[in-house]
Amino acid sequence: MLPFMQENVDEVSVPKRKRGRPAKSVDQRNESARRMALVCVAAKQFRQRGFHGTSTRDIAAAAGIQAGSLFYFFESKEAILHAVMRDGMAQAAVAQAAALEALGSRASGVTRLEALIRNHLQIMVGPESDFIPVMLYEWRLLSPEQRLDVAEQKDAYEAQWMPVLQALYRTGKLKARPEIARLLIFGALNWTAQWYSDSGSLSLDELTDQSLALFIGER
Amino acid sequence: MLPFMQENVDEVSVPKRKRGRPAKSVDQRNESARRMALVCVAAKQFRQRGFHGTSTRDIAAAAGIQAGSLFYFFESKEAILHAVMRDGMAQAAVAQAAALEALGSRASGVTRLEALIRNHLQIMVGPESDFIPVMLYEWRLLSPEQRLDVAEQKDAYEAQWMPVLQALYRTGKLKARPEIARLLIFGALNWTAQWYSDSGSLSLDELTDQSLALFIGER
DNA sequence: CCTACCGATCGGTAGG
DNA sequence: CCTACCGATCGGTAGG
Repeated sequence: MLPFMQENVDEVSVPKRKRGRPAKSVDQRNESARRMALVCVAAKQFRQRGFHGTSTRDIAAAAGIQAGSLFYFFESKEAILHAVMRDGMAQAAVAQAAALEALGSRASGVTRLEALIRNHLQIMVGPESDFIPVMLYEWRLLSPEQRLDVAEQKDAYEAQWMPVLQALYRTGKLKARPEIARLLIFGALNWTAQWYSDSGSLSLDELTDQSLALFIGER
Repeated sequence: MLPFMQENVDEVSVPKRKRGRPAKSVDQRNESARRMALVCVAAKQFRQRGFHGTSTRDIAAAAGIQAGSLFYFFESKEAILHAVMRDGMAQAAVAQAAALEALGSRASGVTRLEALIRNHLQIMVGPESDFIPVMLYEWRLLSPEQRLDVAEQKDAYEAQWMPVLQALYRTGKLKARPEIARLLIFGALNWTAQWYSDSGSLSLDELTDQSLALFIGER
């Protein structure tokens, strides 16, 4: 799974193009692709050893470039972390929207919650799940401005759960108040990054079922 | 709440005493008390800014000693982290045992779970709650030997939950399998360190009630 | 416990 | 993108 193409003008300043030219030059495409690859490499390392446990030299070496060259693409180490979180959240938002849309409008509340849980677990512990765990566990290392920026994406992502939880609360299947339930449920799911391993005997589907059983007593 | 007196012979080597002498000399008492205070100071800083975000100079300054003096008490920065986790877990184990014993032997499964949840939340977000969050969130920074050591305490603490969860599962109040339920519930509770604030309108009792409602639909 | 200090590492930059 | 390098910080130590 690749991070999004989404430009982040704050972090790499691209020279202004003249009007009338094509949208992106070959150079810009290559640069953008290279940058994406670097973000992926960084995400994996940050996930494995943490932000502070990963040096910019580590990232450069894993990407096959010289240590100083990283700063041609990113203005600082924090900017790399920010990019990992931005790209991860953008991707998570798309996956979640797709998961909900795939259900159609007549799906039950339980089915919707199940889809949200499965999708979130996939993001947390599935293959290619480096970005969001990094975001969740290295959150406080962002600058205030960066944090505000990512918080916007995160809030939008979490807000999608509220109508589902509210509906389940109204029908009595969810017994905890939706706002607190959301926080507790996200905690339970986010914590899976600490203990779930693909090699274990527990499949993602089983974990989804057990989560549903715990939270609303069904499935 | 003070960390435990528990000696950690691995970390500060105290000269062997001659037989027949009193258990601890005045010097050793003072040294031990000073060491405990340092662990408290370190716990607070690790909690606030993380292990890597806290320098040994920060800890020394907050404790009112010179930077190098820390290494008279601890052999390394990691040893301080280890001590925070050891002391925190020892304290948590005592608090949990007391919470269960206070119930007596005729308490219901729901009541027992409620007591466990309230106690754990207290440890996570109550006043003086620096130790366990540090343990949970800086876990991987320990050396393999240190990690094994703390894991022993942690496993014993978590094991106390199993009979309670199993009983609730048998009576049908808990719908998820006990082992997975334990992991998910701990996740939900451990995550409160990320969002709960004393200043908010949600009391610890309310949070306990809502957690119970979410997990077993009661209270 | 303090003073004085060291070696290593690290993020980041200049110039090409 | 690379080469070559800098300044700061940091964990830790020797000697008292």
